[in-house]
Amino acid sequence: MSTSSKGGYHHGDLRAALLEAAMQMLEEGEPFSLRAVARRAGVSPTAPYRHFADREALESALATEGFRELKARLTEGRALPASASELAELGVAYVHFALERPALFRLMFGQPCSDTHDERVQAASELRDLLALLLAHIFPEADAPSLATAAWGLVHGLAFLHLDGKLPATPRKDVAIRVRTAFEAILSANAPRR
Amino acid sequence: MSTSSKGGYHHGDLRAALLEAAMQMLEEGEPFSLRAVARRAGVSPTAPYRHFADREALESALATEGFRELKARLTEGRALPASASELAELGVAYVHFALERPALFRLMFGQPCSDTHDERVQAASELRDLLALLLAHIFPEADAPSLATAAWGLVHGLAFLHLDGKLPATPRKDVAIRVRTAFEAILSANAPRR
DNA sequence: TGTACATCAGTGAACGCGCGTTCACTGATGTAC
DNA sequence: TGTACATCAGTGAACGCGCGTTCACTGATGTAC
Repeated sequence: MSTSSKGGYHHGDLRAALLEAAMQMLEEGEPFSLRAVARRAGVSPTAPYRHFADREALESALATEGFRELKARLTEGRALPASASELAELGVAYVHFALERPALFRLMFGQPCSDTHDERVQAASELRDLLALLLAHIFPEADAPSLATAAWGLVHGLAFLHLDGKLPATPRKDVAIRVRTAFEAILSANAPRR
Repeated sequence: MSTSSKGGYHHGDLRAALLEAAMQMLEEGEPFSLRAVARRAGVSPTAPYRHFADREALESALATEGFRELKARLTEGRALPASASELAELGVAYVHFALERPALFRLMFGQPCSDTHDERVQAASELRDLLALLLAHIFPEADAPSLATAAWGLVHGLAFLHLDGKLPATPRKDVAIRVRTAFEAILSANAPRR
């Protein structure tokens, strides 16, 4: 225990325990509230205030963690993508992340970043930077930032449309196919001009 | 007044008045609740129950209305798009809709369609059908449904990323440019293969 | 090494809030004779 | 045309709920001498 800041406190490392409890609740689809998190962590309703200024602070910490995990998901155990189809697999991974952790994904993206320049904003823009880097690697000739925005938009939109059930229902396995197909379709849409 | 169902009731046409009040509140960024809507419509907190089974029913009616308006926005006063760049303009219109009516847009897409086959689901799938039709018109040779999914994903993702402030801040006017650029970038991304 | 003290993580009672929803009701409208 | 009645849109009081947050507190830990 107590991977983080200090050692053997009153209660171990409550900050980490709260984040973990909150993460679990998000994953289980439980409605999220400061009180509920405290309850699950086995601690009084006011204890979290020792570690988070308010509800929003906890939420931001979770979102930050989410961005880090998503970024890790897109990089760990992978070589840099070298082709459009490897890029599509990254898109699949992005959408899978959203579908596996819907509440976290909604929390990360569901509301405007508070304009205060906190670590949450930082984590989000690191994700963006990663995408730009990947795209520049595959399409060295292209306008990488624009392409990165487009690619992010594409996978992000597909993720949300799936999450919200706005596309015809599909068994989970076939989501990957749909994402790949969308990538292919859009990348070859100007074929007529060939 | 009383465009809808009946004529001169007790209170005119409360159903329509409630929807209108709710729509106004969404547009003003007010938090949305049955009670608040009733309050704004100048009616007791329980009056809405004459017209909507519960809070969710009102919400669904709003979402349905939203889908219809979005669809209208993409069709009215336009010829069918004939080129990729005209398609991009539709994308711009989609994103503008989201930015102009953020709360409505979030309400339309923010949560899973209840699996019950109601008019809300219907309205959403009509939007999807429209997109497929437009895409088939521009790219007759392509796999139109896949392309439509891809294009929807793209604009939907761009809309949400803007809405959530996940892209570098941009004056409203330049959003259109960014959307167009994204379209161009992704449609010509396979250029290296030329 | 032992005592006195400061720190500060966690407690527990309490606050005021707006919410969704129920219930029995009231009173205007429309209809049958 | 006039009366008796059914309908049903809207009322108003009340319910129980979980929430975020405050406050003065307690009691274990770490530190100075």
